[in-house]
Amino acid sequence: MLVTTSAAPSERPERQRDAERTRAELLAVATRVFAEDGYSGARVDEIAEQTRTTKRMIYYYFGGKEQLYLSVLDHAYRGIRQAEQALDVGHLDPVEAVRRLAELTYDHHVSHPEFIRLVSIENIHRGEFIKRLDGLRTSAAPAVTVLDDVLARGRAAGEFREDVDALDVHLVISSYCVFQVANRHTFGFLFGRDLGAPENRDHLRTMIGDVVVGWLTG
Amino acid sequence: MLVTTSAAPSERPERQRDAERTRAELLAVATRVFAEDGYSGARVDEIAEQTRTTKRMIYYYFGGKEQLYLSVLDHAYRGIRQAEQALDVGHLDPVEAVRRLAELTYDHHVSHPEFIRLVSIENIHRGEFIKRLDGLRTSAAPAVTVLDDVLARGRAAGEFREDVDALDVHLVISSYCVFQVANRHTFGFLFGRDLGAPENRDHLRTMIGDVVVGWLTG
DNA sequence: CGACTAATGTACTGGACAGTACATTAACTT
DNA sequence: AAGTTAATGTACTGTCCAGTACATTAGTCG
Repeated sequence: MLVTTSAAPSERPERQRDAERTRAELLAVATRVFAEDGYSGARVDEIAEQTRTTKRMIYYYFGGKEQLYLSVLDHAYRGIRQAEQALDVGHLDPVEAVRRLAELTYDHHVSHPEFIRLVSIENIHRGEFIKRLDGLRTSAAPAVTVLDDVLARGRAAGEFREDVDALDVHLVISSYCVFQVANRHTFGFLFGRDLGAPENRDHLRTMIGDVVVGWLTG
Repeated sequence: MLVTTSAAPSERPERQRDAERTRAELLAVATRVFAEDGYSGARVDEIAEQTRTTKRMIYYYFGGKEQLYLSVLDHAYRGIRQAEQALDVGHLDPVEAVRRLAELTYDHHVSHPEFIRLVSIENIHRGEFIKRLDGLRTSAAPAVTVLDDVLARGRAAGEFREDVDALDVHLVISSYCVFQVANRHTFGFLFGRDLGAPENRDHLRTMIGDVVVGWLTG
């Protein structure tokens, strides 16, 4: 018997050692744990425990807790950028396009709470880590580019007010959608409305569309 | 000589020991440090260092780090509630009243970043601490009560849409204003617009007014 | 096969940090 | 003035935790 473990031999023979997989697994688990507990709250030992490897590997592949967190941040933001590039509202008329963008952003945020938590955590730390990720700064967020196009069309058609730019709209939409996830707990406790409850989704999604359209066409 | 220290005798003789002052000082410093570093990041020793007393007193007056943090949260929220009660827009017509409320909220948030940081921190912890402060839940936020009145007037005058309640409006305004402060760092880094810069204040303040009025009257 | 290196595991260390034991002093009471 | 208690200070402890020294094994290449 050459194969000792797996019953179903894969194309490449089952490896007991796989640098890429170990690295990727550490990154995935670290993302979860950092999002869960924050930077100070996260424990290197806890991250290691949830993988099939040991703490030693964090230092081998990343260098330390801090560099691991930096990798997590970088990876998370790149993932979001990629998702944003899939946004396509070119076929809709401007008013419907901004409504759709707002609603898609809402859905996207609601389904990626882990990312929002990382953003919050990073802001608690005054962005001291993200500022070191030069790679993220260079490329503007795709979401803003898309908005820019829609706004230009809307203004040209005389449907939108003129004193609002893409970043303004992005700010309003982001604020709303991030808040849904980031402040769910205090808001829910203080006002008795659970922003995460499925039965509130439709109302909350429609609302941001109404807000943006009402504002731009007001 | 009966008075050993002070040169200027006050009405009540200068006390070397003053429970109230010690407690208050600890609370004030703790508020700053917790807001600065988060719950896990804050150090009991650091808090004590910044007062004229010692760590020992934290345990004497509050019981421990956790109870100190609870007191900080409670105190901060009560302060905000009190500030909200000063809101008075009864003399304005509904449209101007909501605009004013939105802009006042903006100013208030921008000038209380420490509070916003505490809220963010609490949400990172999934509200596990604030949920234990029963006293906060009971009284609804004054801001919502005020909004409720203005909306009623606006709907009666046929100026506002009917499908929006006070909490909806509060959510939209809060989202925007909290985001300004809470996500300043990542937003500024990623999009190159500093939400905290004084030269952006007027634009950002006006914008939330426009958003809410446009939405409600759309 | 044997040598070499990349990858992994184990067991430990040094410092940080929340919390405490114990002593002491200031103010109040009678 | 003496006794009592509230308030405060000092010095310590036990634990947690990021990081590391050192050993070992798996895969690769000649």
